[in-house]
Amino acid sequence: MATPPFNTRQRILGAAEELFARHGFAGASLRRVTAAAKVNLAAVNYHFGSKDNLIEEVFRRRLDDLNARRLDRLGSVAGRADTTLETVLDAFIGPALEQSMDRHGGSAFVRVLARAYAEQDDRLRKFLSQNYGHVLKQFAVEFSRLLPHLDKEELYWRLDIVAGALTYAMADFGVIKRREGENEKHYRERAAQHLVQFAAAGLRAA
Amino acid sequence: MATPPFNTRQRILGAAEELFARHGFAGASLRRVTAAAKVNLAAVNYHFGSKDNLIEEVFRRRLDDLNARRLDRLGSVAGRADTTLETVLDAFIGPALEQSMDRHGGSAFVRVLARAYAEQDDRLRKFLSQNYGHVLKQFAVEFSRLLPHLDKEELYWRLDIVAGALTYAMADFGVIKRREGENEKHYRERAAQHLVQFAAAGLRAA
DNA sequence: CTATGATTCAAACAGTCGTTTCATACGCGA
DNA sequence: TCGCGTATGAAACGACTGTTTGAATCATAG
Repeated sequence: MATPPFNTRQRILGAAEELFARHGFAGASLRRVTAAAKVNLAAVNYHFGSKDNLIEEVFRRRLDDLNARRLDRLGSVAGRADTTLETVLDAFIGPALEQSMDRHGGSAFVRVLARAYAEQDDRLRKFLSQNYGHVLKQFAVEFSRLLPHLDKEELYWRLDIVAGALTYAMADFGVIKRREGENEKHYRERAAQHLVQFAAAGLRAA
Repeated sequence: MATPPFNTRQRILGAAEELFARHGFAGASLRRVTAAAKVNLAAVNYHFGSKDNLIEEVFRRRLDDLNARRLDRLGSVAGRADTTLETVLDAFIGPALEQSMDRHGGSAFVRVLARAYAEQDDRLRKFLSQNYGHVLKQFAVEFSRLLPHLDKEELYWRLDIVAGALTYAMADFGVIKRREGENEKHYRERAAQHLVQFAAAGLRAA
């Protein structure tokens, strides 16, 4: 159990995350994942049991921490009189932004998340909904408080759109490319700022 | 060359569209596609040459028509004094909406489009950009005219977000589900209406 | 040291992948 | 009816898939 940051487990998870982002879950084979991680092919089934479990673990590793920090920041603003829409949106987007910029290439994970969105696979959907669905519900409660003019259905429509927009934008699939020489950090911060601004206006629309 | 609507070619394209939407490009094998289309396995390579070409053809079949109608509607409002943001957005979203509701299951195609967005594959990206990039450019010109307070970079940021939001929302990946007994047509129309409203407000944000 | 459990390794499993081959059946003008 | 290009069919190609096996190696406790 030595050298925790360069564990066989962690090396596999890191390589899987990167390759799942680039080629999708079906498109990234365990042979390519283990080769990238410089571990033996059998290590995946030894440590995770199956490819499906590996996929779930890729999500769990990031989402446990990510959603904990989201709820933490939400908790510190929820119900307060001076809380704005932008504050709540930032509580959701900010942690994702920070994670995407940490040392060990969390930037691939937001792209994996976008893949998950596109995935129609029932198993994966159920896993994500069962484990992290309560986070979205908590945010919905606060949004509902700040947007009393929207009925429940209308609110859910807009939150759905917001979720899609930020998933897509954070995963930088679009045409916007970082300018040469521009700091990756600055780029992502600006992306988040644009997102919050846009989403807040959309949510407020009459 | 008999029975054009139930051609072997068309049957393959229809089955491929449906299965690509559900399982992704790598996840849907030619054997499952040809089985669903009730044609021989070799028919794909006979009619399309390769799986990659089949994928491109799935896009071409829908996008040629879709983008032509988008540009047509854009042409009838571009440059006019009474044109609003909502009008232009509708020129983009409307045709996609109509196509998704036509008889022969065009509804799967919007989900395939969302898959393509998530795909990092260079070949597919280049194909889409080379063949349909000019459509987005034309719309950007008109948006630029209606949003003079935004500089070029700001505008592109927002259009990027809009593209993401509408792609995901139209593909109904989210949590919003059609109510039982509710007409699919009404559902999609309402989705488009919410989208236009949301996107317009986001684009207008100071 | 030896013993023991955890981990890594090369190799093989059966199954599926995209693609190719070649024989057969079809539609149709001569 | 013949012949010819178009299309479909069953079968096989080698490569690759996720998973399993059993032996080799490692770290550590006694």
